[in-house]
Parts: sequence; structure tokens; C-alpha cells
Amino acid sequence: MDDRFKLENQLCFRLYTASRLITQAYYPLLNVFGLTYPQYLVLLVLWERDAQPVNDIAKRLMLETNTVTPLLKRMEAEGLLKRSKGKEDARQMIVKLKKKGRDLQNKLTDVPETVGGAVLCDSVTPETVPALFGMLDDIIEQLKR
Amino acid sequence: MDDRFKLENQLCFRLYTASRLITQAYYPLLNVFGLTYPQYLVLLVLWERDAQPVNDIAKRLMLETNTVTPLLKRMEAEGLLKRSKGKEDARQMIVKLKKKGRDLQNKLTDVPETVGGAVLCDSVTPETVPALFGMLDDIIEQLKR
DNA sequence: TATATTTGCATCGTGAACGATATAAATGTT
DNA sequence: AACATTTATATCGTTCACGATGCAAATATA
Repeated sequence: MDDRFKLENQLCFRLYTASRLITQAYYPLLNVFGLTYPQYLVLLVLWERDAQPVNDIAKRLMLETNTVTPLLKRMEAEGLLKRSKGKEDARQMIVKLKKKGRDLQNKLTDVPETVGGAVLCDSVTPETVPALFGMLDDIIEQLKR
Repeated sequence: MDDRFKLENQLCFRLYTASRLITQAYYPLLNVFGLTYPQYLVLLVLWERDAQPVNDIAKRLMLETNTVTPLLKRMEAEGLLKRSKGKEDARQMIVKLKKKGRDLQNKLTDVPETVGGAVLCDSVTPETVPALFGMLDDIIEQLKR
């Protein structure tokens, strides 16, 4: 067999699987509050800075607006945030947290540590994580072009 | 701001983004042949060993059958493979490549190297890749439980 | 042998992802 | 000012992912 095509030699398959499994680890923690993982990411962005246009949120998450717009609409329907036309630029949609969305931060304080702790193992420790972060950041930077 | 919630401190967001971006790098290479990335993964599994039950393919890719079954049906509709009831166990569906699916291997010989080369950068080199693989494998093993 | 349990696969519904395309507002050019 | 181009967002269609659930075949237990 051609080794090039072995699943074990594929970086992408590892990233894809690791990403899926960590997302699954978030599931029970977020599902209690009716959140999905991408919705949680949007909250992270808005907790850092509230009232951002759709485009800024999309850029931060490196997603397209055709992914983010429906996501935001679902979150608006849940009462987590409000989307409203921009004042200075009428093309923009400004996304602002509502109380329900802001208050979730206090309820989710344990989430980062819980998931962070769940992945720790022999080769992934507080000491080695920075190196892993660096490699992943470089890969992302490389592919963003 | 609470540093725990900063996007930059999230391992999962990096994995999620890196995975998405690499999958996008595959897109133009696979799309020429009408393939998606998960379909390509199925081909990798079947090229290694042909004629496997759905469950073995799903386990190998660490996916559920409710993801794999529709995927295989689409590939069957494309004429890449054939699904047929197992002889010894009537519950099983045996998935076997058709000529079109087998022949794709020769047409995709450059794909692994092309994508593999596209991610190389300062911190990700032939020397450091094994360490990265090891960490990702450990994370996956840890989360599989 | 009858019944309970497990196993393998499928169906259903929802929510991403994302390529392709559309639309309106803003900006640039003539 | 008229027109072209860019920008911000949205719509559409297709394909995953995946939790929940269903069903039939195989296996275990009574």
C-alpha cells in the first residue's frame, strides 16, 4: 500500500478528529444552556467586545458571513442578542448582547477549565501547550495566506 | 476581561480553525473529481482495505453510522462504490469499491504531498511533525475515553 | 424454545460550513 | 451627476455532524 494515503500519515485527519472530539466534550456543558459550540464562540467574541458588526465577528472566527448570519439569527431568536442596522453605515448589522447573553458568562465560568483539563495527557501539559499553540497558529497563518 | 474566555487561549478554536482551513485547502484538489473531504477519507479507508462493513469504516474515521451512511449513499450514487448486504451477517452492509472509486487513487497521487507541503512553515517541519502528530494522537486517545 | 438484550444500520431533525450568487449601500472614477 | 466598483450582508443549495430514535438480525439468557 502507498504510505502517502495511509490515514495515520494525514495531519488533516488528526486535526479534524481532534476538533470534533473536543467539540463533543463541550456538548454536555453547553447544551444545558441551549448553546452549540459555534454559538459559544460568538459569545466569546462578544464578551470581549460588545456591539460588533457581523463582519468583525466573522473575521475574528475566520468564518464567512453566510455561516455567521444564520448562526446569529438563531441566537437572536433565543434572546441572546439583538441585530440592528448600523447608524453610520447602513450596510452593517451591529450585533449587541442582550441581558440573557451577557449573563451566560457567569454561568459558564467553569467551561474553559473543564474542557482544558479534559485534554491534558502525557504529551499535552501546561508546559507543552504553548508549543502546540504555536504550531497550530503557524499552520492557520500559513493557510490564511 | 477574564483571560479564560479569550479566544486566543482556546485550544479547541485553534483545532477547529486549522481543521477547517486545511479542509479548504483540499477543496480545489478534490472538487475536480467531484469529491468532498469526508468522501476522500472514506476512499483512504477503502483503498487500504476494500470490502468493509459500514461499522468498520465508521470506527476507523471515528464517526457515527448516521454520518457515514448518507455519505456512502451519495458515493454509491456517484458510482464510486457499491453497498450490499453481508452474507454471513445480514445486518451488515458491505461497502466495496467500484472501478471508478479504485481508479481515483492514481488520479489523486499528488494530493497528500500538495496539502502536506502547503502547511509547512517555521514551526511545522518534517522534523517537528512527529511531535505534533504525537500530541494530537494523545488528545484524541484521551477524549475517546 | 421463548424472551430479553445487544448489535448494525438506517431515518429524522437541527445546526453548522461553505461555494455560488444576489442585493443594497458606500465609495471611487469619469 | 452618472456609472462602475467595492463592501457588508443575506439567500440558496448541498453536504456533513450528530443527538435521538427506530428496526431487524444476531446473540445471550431463561
